[in-house]
Amino acid sequence: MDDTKNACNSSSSDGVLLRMGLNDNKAGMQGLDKEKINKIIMEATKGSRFYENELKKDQQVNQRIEKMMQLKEKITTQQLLKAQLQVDKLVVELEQSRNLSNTIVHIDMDAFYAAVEMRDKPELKEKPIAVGSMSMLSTSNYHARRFGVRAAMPGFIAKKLCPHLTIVPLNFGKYSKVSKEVREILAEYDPNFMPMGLDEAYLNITEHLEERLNWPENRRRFFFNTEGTTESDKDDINMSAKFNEGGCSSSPVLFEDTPLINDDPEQRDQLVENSVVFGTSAEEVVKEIRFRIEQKTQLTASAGIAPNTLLAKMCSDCNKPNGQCRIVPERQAILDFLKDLPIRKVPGIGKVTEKMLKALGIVTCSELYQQRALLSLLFSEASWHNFLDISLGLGSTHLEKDGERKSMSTERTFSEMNTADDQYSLCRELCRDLAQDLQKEGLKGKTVTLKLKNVNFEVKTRASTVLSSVSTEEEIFAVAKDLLGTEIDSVAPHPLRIRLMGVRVSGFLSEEERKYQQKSITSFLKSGKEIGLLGLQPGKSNQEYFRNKSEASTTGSFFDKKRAARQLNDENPSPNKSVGKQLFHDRKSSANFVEETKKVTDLEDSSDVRKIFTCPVCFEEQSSDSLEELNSHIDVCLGGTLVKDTVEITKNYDSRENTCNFLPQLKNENVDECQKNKPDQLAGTDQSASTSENSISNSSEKFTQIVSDKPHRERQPSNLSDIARNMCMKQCLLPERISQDSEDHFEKTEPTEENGSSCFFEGKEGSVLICPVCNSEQKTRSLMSFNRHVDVCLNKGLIQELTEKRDFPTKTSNMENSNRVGALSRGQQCTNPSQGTKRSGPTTSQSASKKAKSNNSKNTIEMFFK
DNA sequence: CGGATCGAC
DNA sequence: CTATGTCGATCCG
Repeated sequence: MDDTKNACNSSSSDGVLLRMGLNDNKAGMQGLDKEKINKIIMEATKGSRFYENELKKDQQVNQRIEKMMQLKEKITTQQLLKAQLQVDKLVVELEQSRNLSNTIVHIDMDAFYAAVEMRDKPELKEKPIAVGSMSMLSTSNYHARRFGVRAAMPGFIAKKLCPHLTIVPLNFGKYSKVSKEVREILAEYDPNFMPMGLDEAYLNITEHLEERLNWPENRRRFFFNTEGTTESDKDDINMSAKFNEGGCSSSPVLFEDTPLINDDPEQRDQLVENSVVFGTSAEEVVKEIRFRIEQKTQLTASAGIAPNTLLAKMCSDCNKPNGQCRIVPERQAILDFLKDLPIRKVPGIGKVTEKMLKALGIVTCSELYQQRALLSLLFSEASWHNFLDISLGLGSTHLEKDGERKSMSTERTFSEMNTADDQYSLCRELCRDLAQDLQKEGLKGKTVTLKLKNVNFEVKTRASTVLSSVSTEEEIFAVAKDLLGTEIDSVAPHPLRIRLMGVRVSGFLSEEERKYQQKSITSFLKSGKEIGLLGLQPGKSNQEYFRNKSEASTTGSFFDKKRAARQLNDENPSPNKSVGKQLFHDRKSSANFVEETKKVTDLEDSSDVRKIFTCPVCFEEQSSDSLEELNSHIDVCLGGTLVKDTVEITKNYDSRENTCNFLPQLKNENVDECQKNKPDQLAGTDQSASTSENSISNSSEKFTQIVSDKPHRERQPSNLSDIARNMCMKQCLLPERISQDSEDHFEKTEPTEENGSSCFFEGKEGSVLICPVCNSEQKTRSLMSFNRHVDVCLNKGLIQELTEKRDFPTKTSNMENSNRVGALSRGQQCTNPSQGTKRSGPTTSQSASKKAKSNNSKNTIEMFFK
């Protein structure tokens, strides 16, 4: 396996269009061959703004590849060998954790939308059709695919490929109805099945299989849907399209509940004749499912059966359409399946990743495995772990319910829009729609993101996070319009020419937080009543309270003036000017401050009778007796010097992360968290921290040593894995405790997660702050950037003192972790989560690698894919 | 945190 | 003429 021979250079320029046309064009029938398809597409595309943008994106990918190749050139044989050891250690762990005991099924409706349309309009049968519009197609039927007409292709191009193409508009209502019918069937086999969109689902039928063993035959008997069925239907249960006459609507004939006790032999024969009995194997179950789907909906489905979701999904592709495929639960069967499988077929590996891997000479999954050591050096941990899982055929073996939603958005494409008036009103409209959707799910989020696509197809997103959650049209728009204003300003005096706008809200409170907040608010109100501060009437809701309060403070608070100004602005958005240039304070209303402040103090101690407010500007505790007092204090703060007070904030230095977070001097739990660590670290008594630091610095030292030690590269040995293993056993190289070092490599990322970044202080953005370390004025776009600046300062100056005393290492700059090539997602929820998350826990990683060290060094890995 | 990118349906 | 909409994940600065 002489790897380096594939010097597949990443020549550019190709590929832009390859993604569109392409693919298997079986001979026979009309249709176009690949070449013609690509030619037509190219002609339709060339010169368009869209195309220009595609070229640009392609160049970016090529640059990424170039960077990666440069990185690769610098890798020495020794590094590679070391990586091989570490990766193979992980491979052993992964192999040991392989779980083949589940039976996962992936069901995939064939050309779903198109199939539904064809079912409902028989005149479309035998014709090439696509579902969507002239500007975008969602899917096409198999007939159309022969012409290169595919999903995600604009209709007008499809028409050029296939002039007879019928384009049917989307009809989502219908598809969801059909989808629901299908899901009803699926639920019988796995009540916890996981739908992925309207036309796909995963099932875990492990339990069903067990129960089914005891089922009488009649419980596995199913009937053909119609009176008009013929003999041949029985023989071929996969046969489709034979039931089109017989009232599609009349629901399926499922007699499983009606016991087949019928003394009339003639009738019984009749029944038996029109029925099929399915066996008890996984294949039979899936045939049964597909049979029932077809009987019920007249639509066909394909399916994959395998021990995990990744494999099930991939093998459902094998016998499309209207077929199924199983990977039996044996390791070798899995490896056989993967051997020649192109990586592009793997969910989670898309166009870009495919291209990057191809540049490394990797096209199939077995090659992905062979290059595992190299990949671990070139890609991020998440990425190469994912690659490793893929090449071993590991995936999640149970179906997790998807967690809570993380964001909600709406976006629209339109013909060029270039006046600010239009843009603002569209923005408002989007906010209105979004607010409605949010309301339906009762969600509020703290981050609003505006998305814009200009007429050259360049996409930009601009986000802003506010202190308290937003959900109404006005609240969202208040944020979004500022973002939009900034963008309009940024191109002024030219108009902003856009073809798409979108608004997204994210940063929802988690369920726990929601409860917590609720509790703290109510307890605050209670305590507020106790001190007779609020004069609340018993029945009043929180909302009313806030509204009243903000109205009450209208008496002249700085915020309210600004808000009034803003509202004026809203009514009459000024085209290119000034909208985006409002004062930074403008984002948050005073009501927000009050609410937020309250929350913080309440978290700390809700039983405290005396309320302590923390001024969001100076972070000083204001033990005030009234909100008015607080508000006027805030006004003073805002009018006066921001900076002097800023110095009062407490510093917290986290030695492990080399980060320094500034905290307001309030007693919320975050502070407590941070301060817990502080004394130890400063006193240098935290053993674990300092030892882990040392080992990291050691390993990075070693690393540089190795780098400088061998500048040239040479042909790689034929079997890295073996050589690396030998070296390990003989200890002939890298004598300094190879295994331990490699453990460090695995572990060093672990401890960082914990107590990191929860301690950022929140406050106004966009101000000028004085760095307490270097004393220079820092004009900051965000608090984060200010924090970052202080980090740097501390690293350079202050901390050095500490370092001398305590032998603090400074930044651990380690190429192994910095320059990696960007990553892949590990697919959607479903692809691999369990395997991925579980295994890298600190304990498992540690103990497993110890195990590996003691007894596994020789019986490690036999060659895969031989 | 914010922005860009990737990938899936 | 005419190249989607919605979501989650990851990476980098």
